[in-house]
Amino acid sequence: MTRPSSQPSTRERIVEAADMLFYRHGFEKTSFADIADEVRLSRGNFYYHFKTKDEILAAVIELRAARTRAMLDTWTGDAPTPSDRLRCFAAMLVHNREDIQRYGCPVGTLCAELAKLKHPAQGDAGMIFAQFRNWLEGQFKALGFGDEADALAMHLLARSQGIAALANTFHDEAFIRHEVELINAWLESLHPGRIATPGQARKAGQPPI
Amino acid sequence: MTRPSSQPSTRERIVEAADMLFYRHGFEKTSFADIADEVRLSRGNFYYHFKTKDEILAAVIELRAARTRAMLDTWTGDAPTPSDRLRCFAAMLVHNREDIQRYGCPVGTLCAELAKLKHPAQGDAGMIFAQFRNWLEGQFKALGFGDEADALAMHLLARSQGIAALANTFHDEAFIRHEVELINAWLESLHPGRIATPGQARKAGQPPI
DNA sequence: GACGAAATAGGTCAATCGTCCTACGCTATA
DNA sequence: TATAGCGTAGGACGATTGACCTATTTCGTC
Repeated sequence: MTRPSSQPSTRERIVEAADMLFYRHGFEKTSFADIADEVRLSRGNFYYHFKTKDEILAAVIELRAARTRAMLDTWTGDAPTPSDRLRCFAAMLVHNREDIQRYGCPVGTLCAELAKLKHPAQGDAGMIFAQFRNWLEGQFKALGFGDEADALAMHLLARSQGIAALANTFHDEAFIRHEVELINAWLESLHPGRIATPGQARKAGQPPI
Repeated sequence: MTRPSSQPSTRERIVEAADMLFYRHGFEKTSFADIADEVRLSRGNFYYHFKTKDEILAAVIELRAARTRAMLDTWTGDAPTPSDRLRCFAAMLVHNREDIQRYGCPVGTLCAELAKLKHPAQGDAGMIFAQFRNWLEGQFKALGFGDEADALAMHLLARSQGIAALANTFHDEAFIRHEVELINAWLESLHPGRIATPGQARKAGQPPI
């Protein structure tokens, strides 16, 4: 905020390390000492930067939200058409395949953990999902899907989550690639209006969504 | 094992309570004291039944595996056709919608947590997924999908996982119902052989998988 | 060089964790 | 009744946790 320097501040380094450790080992499993060791800082010094662990979590969520925002903006800027942008979203699974196989989806696993902990920051973490959801909805709306845009966004989001979950369990890279191809094929087969008449569409052998 | 009685043994009660608490609060968050309170047993007495927490986890995984086996057998027995059986699988999401919204998928969330903990029982928990995977593959094989049966099984499994994950985050029951309808429509649109020619199939507007 | 704020180090605190031990009560069999 | 053994109760242990305090050092500004 008040630091235009190129060197990251201690606070930023803490949040960075916490972000990484929360992702790799989970929020609960990660202790102050773990982060301190990572940043090479004394444990006690944390109290100066963050009063509680929840404050660190809030900062991490904010960091992830900001990065998500930046990533979505990049996709919006770089990809010319909504279809291309949706493919960017799917390609993310292939691009991050290594980490996904090892640690799952950063957003999904965090939300799942916070839900079990009944953690107050549950909703904040869910907002990151909402960012994707809204952005995807925007792309589907741009493609001509009106009221169905949000359902399509949720469908795509859910498929990406399922892929991440199983890729994490089975450590199967080929599975990721195959499912992403299926998503791309599904996106290609999508056309506004067709879904409006599901009965007829299905009889004609069209995609069910 | 050596207890044909109708009354559940203390050990069974412990595993039962641990299963519930692991599901609702997670493995790591659940302490010996939590389980003891649930079973109304003294903390120290656990050492008699289970030497370590990992032993309880192993017992819980075995319990879930047995119940999964029983559920799959029931579906196999009750549903006359492979299509009906696959619909049983999808209907499970609607049937368990309350718990799924609150705590997510029991298998998926456990596997995700154990993966982050790098827990040795990771593979054992993954075997429960494998049970579903193999059973689903069997149904698709029975429908005439040869080499593609496993990919179809993984696809369906992934979709169910994604649905559970998002339903948990957004607490959206309508979303579950809608996605299950999509799965049923997708199953209905499936026909062996069509997938063999994806290019043509897609041009013809057929389902991408 | 002096001074005050920012930043860091080292350590304490109560609480809780998983683990482990010993003593007590119950029940069945001799 | 005496004995053996299973099951239970209660507590102690060492380690670790998040939280917190107080010196000390570093650094920008005058």
